[in-house]
Amino acid sequence: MQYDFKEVEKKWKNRWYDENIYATNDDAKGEKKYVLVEFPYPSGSGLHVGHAFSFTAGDVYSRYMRMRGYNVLFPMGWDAFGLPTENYAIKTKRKPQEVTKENTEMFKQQMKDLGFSFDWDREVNTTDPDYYKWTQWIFIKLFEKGLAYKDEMPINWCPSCKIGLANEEVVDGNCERCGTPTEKRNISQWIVKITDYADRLIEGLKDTAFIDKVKAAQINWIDRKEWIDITYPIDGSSESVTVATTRPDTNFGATFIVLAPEHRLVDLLLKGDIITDQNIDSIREYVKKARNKSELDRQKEVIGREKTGVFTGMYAVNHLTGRKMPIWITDFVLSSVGTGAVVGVPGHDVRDFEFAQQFELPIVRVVVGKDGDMSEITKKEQVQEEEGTMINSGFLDGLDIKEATRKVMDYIEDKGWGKRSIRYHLRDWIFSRQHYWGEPIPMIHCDSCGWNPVPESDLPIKLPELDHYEPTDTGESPLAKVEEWVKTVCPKCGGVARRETDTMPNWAGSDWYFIRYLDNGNNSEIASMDKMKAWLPVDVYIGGDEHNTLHLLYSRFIYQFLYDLGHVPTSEPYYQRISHGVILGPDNRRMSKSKGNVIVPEDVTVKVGVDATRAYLMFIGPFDGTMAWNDNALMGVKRFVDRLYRMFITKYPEAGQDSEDVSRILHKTIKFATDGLASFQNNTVVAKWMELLNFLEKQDASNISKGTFEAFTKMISPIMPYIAEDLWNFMGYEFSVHQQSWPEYDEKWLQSDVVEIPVQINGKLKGKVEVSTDATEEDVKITVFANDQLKASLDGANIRKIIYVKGKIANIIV
RNA sequence: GGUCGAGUGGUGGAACUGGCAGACACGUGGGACUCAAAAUCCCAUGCUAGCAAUAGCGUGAGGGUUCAAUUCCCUCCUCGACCACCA
Repeated sequence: MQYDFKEVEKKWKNRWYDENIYATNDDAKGEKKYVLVEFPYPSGSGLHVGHAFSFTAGDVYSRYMRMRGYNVLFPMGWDAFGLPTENYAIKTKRKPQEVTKENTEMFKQQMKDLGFSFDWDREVNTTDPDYYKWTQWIFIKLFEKGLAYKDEMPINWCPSCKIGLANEEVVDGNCERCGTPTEKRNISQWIVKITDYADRLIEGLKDTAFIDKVKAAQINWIDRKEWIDITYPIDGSSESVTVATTRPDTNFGATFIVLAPEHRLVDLLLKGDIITDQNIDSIREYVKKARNKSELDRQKEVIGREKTGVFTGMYAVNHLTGRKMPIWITDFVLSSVGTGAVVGVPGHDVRDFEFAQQFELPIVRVVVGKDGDMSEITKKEQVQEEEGTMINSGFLDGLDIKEATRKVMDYIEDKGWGKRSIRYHLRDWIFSRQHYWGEPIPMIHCDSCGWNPVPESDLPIKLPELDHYEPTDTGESPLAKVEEWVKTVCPKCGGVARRETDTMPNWAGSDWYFIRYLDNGNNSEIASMDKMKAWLPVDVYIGGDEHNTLHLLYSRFIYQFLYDLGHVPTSEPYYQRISHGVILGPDNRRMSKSKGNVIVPEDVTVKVGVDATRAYLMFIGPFDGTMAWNDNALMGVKRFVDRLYRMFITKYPEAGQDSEDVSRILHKTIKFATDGLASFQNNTVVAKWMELLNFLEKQDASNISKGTFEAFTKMISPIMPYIAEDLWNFMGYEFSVHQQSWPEYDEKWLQSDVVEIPVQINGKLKGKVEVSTDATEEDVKITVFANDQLKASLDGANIRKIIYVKGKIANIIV
């Protein structure tokens, strides 16, 4: 009898949801387990195989944990604001609200088809006004605590489309839509001060069990360093220049200073407030060209690119050496890093070296590496960050670089030439987007009172439904055109005022969604404290590496902020973070429509069934690996499902008593699955089930008990929910296998009285002997000599030593 | 350039805490069933030599520690992911 997956899937799918067997009760007994998978952006192209992969893993883990007696929360929702929907709506002249509704319904159906055991009663949608009311509320709290401010910041600007672009819309410095190189434009934007939490975000990692690479990614992204800002007088002027450096130990090797084109001194120079004997026009021309380059352009092909620059005619005096250092302007210095001015140490920095060579500036060596090599400096060997010894550096000579850094910092501060400061690579968070399809920023501007938040009682500030969503040619949000929406009254003085027309970035709604699952209908709080105390923190958070720095960091920041205000119960939102891998196309390249190598989950399930698809996804490789899709291997898993079904149908009716061999392999497999499913090693768990099936297929039905069939069915149910349910029903048990408890293994079947151990002679495998589990070395020796083959190998040899590792191996040294 | 990770058969990948390398699957070869094909089932399958028993070699390269190394240490090579003129 052939396994008809279509019939079986149809039979059980609706019953699971009709009877709502996956709903989570807050008060159910059992320890809580909050399992979270990153909620998707519901695009028009439907569920991607990557979604299917990571959601299946979360589903398997949740189902397994439920069977283990945990009260599991496994929710799902929609991160539905965003540009693709907006662009699609513009193109098709439809409402984003409508498109979103369609897409989420499609996603939901596809998820149900794949058998995911989400508790749909807790569904959230970031575009739902009842949801974004609280996203807006969080913003107001940030503003009230001084963590949101308005400032002019450069944005990416497409001169052809005449719109502002998000960073995500700029691909290799070009506009994603039309391919035109982007420019920068200064626009007043809301900024959120995430840097105030930089240290907390590093500290808090100690209270989590994130995998090491995630912790490392966050720490490196924040990148806390001690700098020193040194102020140099400018020769023959009352002006001075302040540089920022983390390596003042190399200051004796400083031979020039370079300024970012946006630097304050450059402006003074161009205005004529500083007089120079250099050609001011050539300076003006260089600065203009450099400033017009986009940020992305300036960061492209960084190392080895020809350095450009222009001399200002000014000199700064190095306190330590008295050397007059020429001040240059160059585009490789970024105004947003440090003070926008760098002291050039060409002996020990690759970029400074390239610059010095380009413009024939002196190169002085002040550090030797551990090999003591003093040959001519090349790019390769000139950076010593870990260890090195100072030379040509006066009072620092002979010191290690770390020690020298400390000493010279103290010295410079004592002399009043400079001051230490802590700086981060992490920047404040640009929170404004000049687009329609996002949460309106709930702020009101009044000419006399400035910026004030919308009163909480007025939340949510709903997105007005428009006929046109096109971004405007002024770089303003399309909302700016909706006069009747923009015009409002000042919450402070009651006078005429205008709403903020920018919307929030995508991250805003996804920062805190896991909180809303706990209490998605709550109208007076983000969620009730009781419910949060019952469920938080999230126990396991499954997501992609691309979110390790942005989403995960923003989310932790917002949560820590809410904790400080007493709105959430724990200091960290997520306990464990697991990275899922990537599934490549059959051609071993990343899936993309243009390459035509996209695998659509729906096509696969139609061909082989949901269970085979899920089992294949779990079998394809290690959970965090990069794996290529393989249709042949998929068919292998389908064969496994078919064989499993056939074995049950033919053998179960004749079931008898377990033979010892059957008991042994069954309990070993249960133990393996018990450990494997708990640690996301699903690929090896599926392999063990295959072994078990291969073994049972060869057994007479009378040697297999009904209990074994039952345990096998329960065991596979997390990965293969449909066939498990059907076999459960076939065996005459009551609905549903998914409400059964996990099978127990019996220790006694894991050990045996006798064990076959390999025998090595001088470390080389020569044979095997069977000994009792608690055999002594002497017993083993006797057994070995009773074995003809081994006896022959040892013939005439002088035994020097026998190493016997109990139950593992014997090694005879001759 | 930085950070993290990975190199194992023809392929994807197993191997607990140093203890039989290659589980499981794919692919390939052979066979059964069939008029034939598909499907299914059975056998073989790391490489080299040999009819065979067997022997030698084998986890990116080289060295080391150990009775024993895919696993630990040192040097080097290659690949991947993320980040990047961050001073």
